[in-house]
Amino acid sequence: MKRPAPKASRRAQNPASDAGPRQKKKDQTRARILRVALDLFSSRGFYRTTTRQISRKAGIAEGTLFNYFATKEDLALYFFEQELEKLIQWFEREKPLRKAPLVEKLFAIVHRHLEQISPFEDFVGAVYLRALQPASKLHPISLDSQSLNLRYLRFIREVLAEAENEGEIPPVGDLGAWAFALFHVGIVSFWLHDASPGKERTLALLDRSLKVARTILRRGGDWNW
Amino acid sequence: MKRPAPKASRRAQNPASDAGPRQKKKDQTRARILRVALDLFSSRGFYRTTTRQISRKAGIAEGTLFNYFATKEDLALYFFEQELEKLIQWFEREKPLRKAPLVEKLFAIVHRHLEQISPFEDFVGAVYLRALQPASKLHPISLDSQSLNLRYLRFIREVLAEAENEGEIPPVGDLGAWAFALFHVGIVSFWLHDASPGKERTLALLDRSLKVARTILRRGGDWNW
DNA sequence: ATGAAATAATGAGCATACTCATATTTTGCT
DNA sequence: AGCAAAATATGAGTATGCTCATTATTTCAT
Repeated sequence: MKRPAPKASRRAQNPASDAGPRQKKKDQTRARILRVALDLFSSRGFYRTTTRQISRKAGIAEGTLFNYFATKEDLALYFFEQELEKLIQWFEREKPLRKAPLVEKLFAIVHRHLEQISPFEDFVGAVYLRALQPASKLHPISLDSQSLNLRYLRFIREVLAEAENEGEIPPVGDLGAWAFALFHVGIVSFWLHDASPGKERTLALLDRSLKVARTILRRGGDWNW
Repeated sequence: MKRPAPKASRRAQNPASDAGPRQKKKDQTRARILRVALDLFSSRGFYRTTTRQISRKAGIAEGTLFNYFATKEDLALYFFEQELEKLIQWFEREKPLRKAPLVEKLFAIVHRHLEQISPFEDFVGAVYLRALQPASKLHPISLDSQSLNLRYLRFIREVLAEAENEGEIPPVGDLGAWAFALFHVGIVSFWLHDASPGKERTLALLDRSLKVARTILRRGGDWNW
């Protein structure tokens, strides 16, 4: 159904120079498309942005767009990839957090994520939750090693593993990471609906949920996860 | 964006007879569309079924279809309404379950649900998980009182409340119901990906998860949910 | 430099969900 | 029955995501 977007098919004869002029131009075009698309998505919303508008504003033909991205949805996915990357990098830079209890870390991650995506609320609403659909590259339990979610799951796994190793929590393993991912999606979903000023209800929910998690996780002992 | 599907607009002058010949015909057409659509969805999948095919097989014009259902997705939603209704009715009929511990009830509900929808796996994969999207009538925290989810949430709430009243679990309230709904969606999502024979991995996950839930819920005490 | 081969860009065209002005049927009243 | 109004059905038309045969550009060996 989908044509794979062609990627970095550099010639075998020229492995030395990492970016020939052709590749460079392609990279520029790709970046331009991405920029324009995100612009339109966040100002007009995902559904009301047409691929024609995107290609027009990016100065390319309609067909060219699909040489770079297989589907309109794919285009949106790159946005989330970027955001995830930012999130992870932020976390690794945030030294004070490293010493905090696990639950604080998790709260901070979700909170930061919401802050990051909040300028794009409409757009997120339209696309993000496709994450749970089987076909989506965003799916949390997708086995596709290229997938965005694997990246997310590994990240969370590591955060959890650290807490496990220090005996802060019982071993929760992959299932724990998966559960948290699901929780995270749930919070985003709630956030999208939250009409309270400053999204305070979401923050309250987040707070309460993590209190519950703290209670649950505090007990040592084997749980048979 | 969506035109509301016209509904039961019987004449004020004729409130006595509950189903005039006209209404009856409409009901029949509606039912026929639903039957044909479900048929096609489950045999050819959601995306590969066109609205033209549906209207053709139902013996109506293409436009007529949209007099009855505002969108193709809407058409699919009716399926889930039916399934939910079946699920609830099944539960209320299942006397032995009423005395079982809460966790067993919850396991049974999810398990039964999976059994029910399993003939329609492809179709479910394409549509069901839109539940989490804000615009969807299926959304768990939709405030639309007509919504399917409210029905589901009320159902779960009641099951939980019963256990609360008997002191089996601490008070978990709406948040508890919401959490379970999210869990349920997560399981369905997992199930859709599960390629193991007889979906045994899903069953194992379900089992483990509910064991964890049992451990967590067993402790009395105030939790500050 | 030159020609051929590889790569990329193009836009007319397609499929399909959905709209809407018009035509048809039904209803209620006399 | 006969008429006007209301309800319903119709299908040509529209918008848009995406395809693909064709054209244009770049690369590389000679």
